[in-house]
Amino acid sequence: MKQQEVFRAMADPTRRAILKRLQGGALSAGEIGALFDMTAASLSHHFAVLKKADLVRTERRGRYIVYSLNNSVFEDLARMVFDLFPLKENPPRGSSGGKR
Amino acid sequence: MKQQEVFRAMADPTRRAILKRLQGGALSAGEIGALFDMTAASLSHHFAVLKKADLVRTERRGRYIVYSLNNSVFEDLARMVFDLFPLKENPPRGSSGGKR
DNA sequence: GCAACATTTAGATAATTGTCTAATTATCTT
DNA sequence: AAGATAATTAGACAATTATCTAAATGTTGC
Repeated sequence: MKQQEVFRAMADPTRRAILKRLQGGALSAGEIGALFDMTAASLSHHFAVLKKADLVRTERRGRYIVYSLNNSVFEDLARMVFDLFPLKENPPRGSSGGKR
Repeated sequence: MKQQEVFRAMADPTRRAILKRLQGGALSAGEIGALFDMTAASLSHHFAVLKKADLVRTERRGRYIVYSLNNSVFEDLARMVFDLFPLKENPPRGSSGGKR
C-alpha cells in the first residue's frame, strides 16, 4: 500500500478538486480539463499522481481516456487516517479503552 | 477550517511518524528529537507545520515544550476524507443519489 | 544576573513539485 | 495512409519545501 503516494496526492488542492468532480461520475481528461484553468499537460501530470496513488482508474474509450474514482482505495485511506489517530474523541483521562 | 494545511501536513512521512509517536502520549520536543535522525531545528519546523494545521497542541512545562495530539481535528480530517469520496462502493450507474 | 539547557527563528541550500510550451503517441474518420 | 482530435511525455523554469548551521529566545538554578 502506497501510503506516501496517497497522502502526497491529496496534498494538492487541484487534485482534491479533481477527485471531488469525479464524485459526480466518470469524466474524460478533456471534460475535466474544461473545468480547470490549466493546460492539459499540467492536468495530465496531476492525473498521473492520482493514478500512482491508485485513487483513480482510467479506461480508454475510443479517443477519450475516462477517469473514475477508485473507491476501494478510499477504505485504505480511511484506515490510514484512523491508524494515525487514537480512537477516542477526547479521553478525559479516566476512561479506560472504550469500544473500537 | 484549514483543509489545505491539514493535508499538506499529512503529506510528509516524518510528520506522520511524529503524529504516530504522539499517540502514545504527549512528548517534549527533545524526546521526539531523540527518536528521529534529524536536527532539532528541522524537527521544530515540522512541529510548526503540524501546529499550523492544528494537528498538535503545545504546552510549556518549565524548560520543556510538550507536544500532544489535538484529537478534535481528527474528526475534521475524517470528515474531509469522507467528503472527498462517495459513500457507496461502486454506484452501478442507475442508482439515484442515496442518503448524505 | 549568569551559565546551562531546551527549543525556536533566521538565513542558506538542495531537492521536490507545479506549471508551461513543444513534441509524441494513440485513436478515429475518411 | 493522411489528417484531425485527445491525451501523454519530455524538457525547462519558478515556487515551495526539507534540511542544515548559526544565532536568538525563554526558562531554571545558582
